[in-house]
Amino acid sequence: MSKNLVIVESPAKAKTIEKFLGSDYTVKSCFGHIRDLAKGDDAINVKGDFSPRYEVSEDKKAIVAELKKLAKEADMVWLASDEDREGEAISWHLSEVLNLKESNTKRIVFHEITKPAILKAIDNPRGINKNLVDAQQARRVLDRLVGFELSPVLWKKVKSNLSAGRVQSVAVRLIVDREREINQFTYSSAFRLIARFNVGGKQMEAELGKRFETEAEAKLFLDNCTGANFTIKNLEVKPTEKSPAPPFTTSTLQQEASRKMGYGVSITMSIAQKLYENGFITYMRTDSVNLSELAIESAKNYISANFGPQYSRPMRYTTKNDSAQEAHEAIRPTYFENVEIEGTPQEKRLYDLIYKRAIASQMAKAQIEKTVATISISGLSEQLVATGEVLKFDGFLKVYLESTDDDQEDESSKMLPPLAIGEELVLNQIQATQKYTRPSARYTEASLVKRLEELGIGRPSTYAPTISTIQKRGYVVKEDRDGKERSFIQLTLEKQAISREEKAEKFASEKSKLFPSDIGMIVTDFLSKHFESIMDYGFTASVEEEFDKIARGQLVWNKMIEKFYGPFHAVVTNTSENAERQNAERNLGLDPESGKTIYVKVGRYGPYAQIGENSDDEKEKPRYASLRTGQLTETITIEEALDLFKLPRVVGSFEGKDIKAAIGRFGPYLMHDSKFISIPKTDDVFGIDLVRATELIEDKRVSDANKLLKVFEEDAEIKILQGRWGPYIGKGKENYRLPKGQKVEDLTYEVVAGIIETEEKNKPASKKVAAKKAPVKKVAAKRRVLVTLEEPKKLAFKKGVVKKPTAKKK
DNA sequence: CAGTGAGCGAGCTTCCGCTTGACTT
Repeated sequence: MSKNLVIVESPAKAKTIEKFLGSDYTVKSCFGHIRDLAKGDDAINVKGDFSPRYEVSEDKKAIVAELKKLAKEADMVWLASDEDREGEAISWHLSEVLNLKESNTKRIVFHEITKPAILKAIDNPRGINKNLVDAQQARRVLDRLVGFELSPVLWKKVKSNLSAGRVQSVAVRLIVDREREINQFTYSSAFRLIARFNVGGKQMEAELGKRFETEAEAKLFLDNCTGANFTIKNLEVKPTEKSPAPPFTTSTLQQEASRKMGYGVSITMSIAQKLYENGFITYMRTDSVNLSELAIESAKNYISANFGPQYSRPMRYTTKNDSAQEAHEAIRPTYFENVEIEGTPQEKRLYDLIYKRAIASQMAKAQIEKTVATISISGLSEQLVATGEVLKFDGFLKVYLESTDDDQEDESSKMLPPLAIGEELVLNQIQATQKYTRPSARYTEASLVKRLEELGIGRPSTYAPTISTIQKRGYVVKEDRDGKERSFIQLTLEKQAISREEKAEKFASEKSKLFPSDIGMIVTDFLSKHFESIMDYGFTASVEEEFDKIARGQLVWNKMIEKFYGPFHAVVTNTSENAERQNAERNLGLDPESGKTIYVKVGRYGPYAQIGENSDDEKEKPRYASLRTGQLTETITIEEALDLFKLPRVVGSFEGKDIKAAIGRFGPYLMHDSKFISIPKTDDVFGIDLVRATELIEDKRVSDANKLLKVFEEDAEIKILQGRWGPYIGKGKENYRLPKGQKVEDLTYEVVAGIIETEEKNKPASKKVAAKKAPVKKVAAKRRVLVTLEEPKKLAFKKGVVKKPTAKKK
């Protein structure tokens, strides 16, 4: 039995460290926090000193028992959780739960998993920093109080099952505010002038320094250019440099993986987790750009050996963000010698990105020669400017170029042909193109993370979960949206003549962007109205300052909480008792057909439009139609609302049965003979005709036939079908997976029946587990919430629907 | 993959941060 027990947070870390320390040390992982506030509303003594009641989490009981046993046997227990607020608290909880004595407990910290760092840490132990622990307790208690007092107010005043919190509510607000900013944006346009010259057989572009607001001004300018001479008036050569970006943190990795590969933040994190577990990269949840001494040295050696010493530029980066706690290194490859790794294509790509970013960060700046040519126009004071760049030394660009969120066309990286001052240029054409201004871009998951990080809201371990929470609650949807068409004017001066063209362009099309839902807007408005301070973008930053004071011993944690909770709780009580329900009802105007008023509202089943008033008169019942995805009560127009009532419509009759066109949860569809056929994007639900509709029905029949791989005489219900993930068994409405390696051609009825039997046996068994085991139960509970959000009628409405008419008839 | 749109109503929901698995329709 070894004399020393070292406890770290992550099992992968434990494995590595054990190798450094030798046989006298057993290294174990506690898998993060082992205790948390008790589940219910009474975990904090809000009537007294705010003392928290902690419980060992259900899924941690086994590991806690094991650690207890090992701690008892060990001569010395080394608490080696991360050196930040949460890590310090983990050590404190461990010492409490494991009943550790001060005499045989030591607290050690390291910021990097390298042998020298670990050995140095062992040589410099300290005690647990109780002030830092208290700062964590304050953080934890504040978050619980905010979350568990605000959420019930929402249940009462908006809708059941909603949630609010210090982080998520502000994240939603960012998206709501941005959406409104975009909706209120007024487009303006100006004419941009580009001249194209022929210089020794090569084309060169130059732009006018200013833009013209009106077409008339642009036209006048072109008139004046007709027949003019264009001369190089000045040539300026400026050497410039471009520096590499620092190595990845969680947030910058998420941003780059999103921009370069289109990954959502949770995909990125789970791939990175795999890379970490396989020992390919350092820890992936970090806010630090720091690299270990060892890493910098090995990058230097690698770069010198493979690219040449002139490419090496050892560099120590420092984090600018105030909220960073820097418990870990930046994300980097564990060994720079591993240029490539084994793994899935996704793992390889993400590794490549991490590798290149890290190695580039230790490489020389790129040297660029920027040339600016000024071109004068005879008879005019305006000048044209052509810029070009020549890469003199590539430096870090040899391996990595960071991308930006801005997808505007890049004007740089163009080389200019050889030019001389006084040279007269041959004009091909000058084009004046109408360019529109653009509103701020909608957030992607990754750009929202970036903004949250700038505001100091959330932590590397919570960015991805927060983004999925606000989507799960239905506050926000991630979607693609088709752009709209608009026309723009282009004037071209060519061969001394000016032509005018009106062209069309698509704009405002979105891919994987975050849009607020009606409920997201309602909740944001409600919370902003009543809990302004918590919804303030600076709220987290200001409480963080207080937490820092607690950590420095300048403030007592429960005094801080008391000061916050008093006024906060008063507002909660007042709002809960007196505030009006928040809704988003709008009157859109009158229906031209019936003359009745059209409203949009948000009901139990989501946003809907209504024609006519609610009244007791059965004959005068209003008509209802749900809003489509992407439509908001705040912005829907009366025309769009009226369109909603045009569906479902009968397209015509085919094989003696009606074809109906409508829009369902998965988009536009046709219904024929009680079968669904989706209508592709290229067709229009409102306009689709009988010919096209029957064509779609017949296409669907062919693809359904292809989907059927095998049937059995013994049971007509059982079919072998081709699905998205390969062949599977279908029986009635139930689907069953094929065992791994099972070939379709080998499937006999007996084999299939056997598979179904074993699958059926497994199913109720897993449900039993779900009922007993807490962690599984949690998952099951979350799923249920999802269902209620999407299809609430199943839970709530059955009674009402049946009872209401009977009550009325009485 | 429908078209619903109350107010007596049962009882539930919820936070943020640390960590991995288990889980696939």
